[in-house]
Amino acid sequence: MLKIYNTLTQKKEEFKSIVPNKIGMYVCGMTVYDYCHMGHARTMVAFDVIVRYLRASGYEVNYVCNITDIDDKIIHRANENKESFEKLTARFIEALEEDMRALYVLPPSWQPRATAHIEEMQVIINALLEQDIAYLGGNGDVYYDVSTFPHYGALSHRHLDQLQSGIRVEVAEAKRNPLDFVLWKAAKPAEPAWASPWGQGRPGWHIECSAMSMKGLGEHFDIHGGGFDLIFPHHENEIAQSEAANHQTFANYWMHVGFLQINKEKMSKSLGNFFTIRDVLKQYSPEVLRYFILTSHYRSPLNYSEEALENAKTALTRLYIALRDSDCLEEKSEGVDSVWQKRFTEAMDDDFNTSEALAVLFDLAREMNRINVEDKEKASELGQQLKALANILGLLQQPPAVFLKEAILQQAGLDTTQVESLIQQRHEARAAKNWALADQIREELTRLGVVIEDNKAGGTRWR
RNA sequence: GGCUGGGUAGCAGAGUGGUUAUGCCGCGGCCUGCAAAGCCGCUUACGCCGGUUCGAUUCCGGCCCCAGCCUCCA
Repeated sequence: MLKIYNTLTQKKEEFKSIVPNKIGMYVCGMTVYDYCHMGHARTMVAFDVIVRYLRASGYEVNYVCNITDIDDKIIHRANENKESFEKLTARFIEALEEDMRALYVLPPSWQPRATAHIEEMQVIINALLEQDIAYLGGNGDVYYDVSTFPHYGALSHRHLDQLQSGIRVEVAEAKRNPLDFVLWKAAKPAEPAWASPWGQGRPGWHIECSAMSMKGLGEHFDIHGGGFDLIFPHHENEIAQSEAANHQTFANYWMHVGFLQINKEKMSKSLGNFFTIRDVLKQYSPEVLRYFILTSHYRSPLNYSEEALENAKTALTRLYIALRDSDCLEEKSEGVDSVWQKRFTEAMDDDFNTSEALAVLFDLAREMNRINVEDKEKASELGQQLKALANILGLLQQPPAVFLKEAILQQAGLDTTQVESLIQQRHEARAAKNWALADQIREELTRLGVVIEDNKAGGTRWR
């Protein structure tokens, strides 16, 4: 039985979908004015694994993840660069997709962009205005009147009065209440703008997610997710808008991914302490990043460090080494009822406990290594199970040789033949019992980053 | 100040009212010409103070500390 922690109720709840065997899921994606950093990677990988697991559990998942391609930061950055905002966002959308592909993040079922749904947003704003839930500020902006929504603060577990006292921003005079948020922003001269009943302008941030989730998933859907920092005010505002407009519950389960930290601080653009995905990929293979992200539970903070990535690399290597001896070439996925499968499922059913699930993979790998000598066939069978389970996490899908060797060759600027020729020389030295020479060659290989493993039969392999 | 999370062995990171997490590192053994890989075994835990209990790291209360949110942020 699948349990999901719901931010709204602050409890793990048994998951029940609105329509049997189908899930509608919305995740707030990126604002595209810069390259994605590792924090973004964490969120996207986390939800990717969640979707993969839900699908593996038999659900048909309609996964919508938006792209915010118009907002203040985009306009600002485009101005800085002296380019159009369209050009800017097109470039970073491409980069985003490249990064996601690299990390084996499966594309969402639908990836809507804000600028393509201005009309849908206006429809909602209009409905809110008609009900006097929204109002026109004197400056041409349209605001949402937070005081009209009785459940405001339910998701972030705050009350309106608490929020008021905590206000530390200058209040826009056009607002009735400092907590009111903008639905439609009047355009300043030379800003990108769309026509509307309230004049030229652009949508506020929150309204886009209401409009696009409604379009893709309907007025009421199963799961809504995002990073922890979106709980307030973004998701709170989405709920207020959507429920006021549709007169019904917006999303049933609210899921939030914890922060990636660096030196115990949140990694973020505002703090300037971030690493972009592409930077990190220069040093570590995408699968290592993915593994690193999955070592901790999605709701816990995860500390980024070089050491942690090195650790991830070694750990993944262990799994691939277990796999390299078994010819687990596809097929034979009948081991469905195995104890491994059961343990894995139990772990994932418990609010997607990936660290526990990884522990199962390691136990499985050990078992493989143990029986590999005496029962190769059985070991291969286990290998298939290992691969199949790992696939749900988006891991271990490369041929072991590729994972184990490619990075080394690239880093050393070598090709296979060069390595093999050295190994052949060492082989000859060993055959002549010239250990000194053999060791000297091995040292040279070590210097290149190549690890040598001799086996009993007299063969040698490397990684 | 209010509201969320969290404090587990050298590090990372799960979990549990009494019995092995897991990975990395370290130590011993097997294997090896020596290594590496693998296997077997071992060492180092549950922030502090009370309470409940036959028994608490696990439940309850208090305290201390850390992170996050209350402004844009995944």
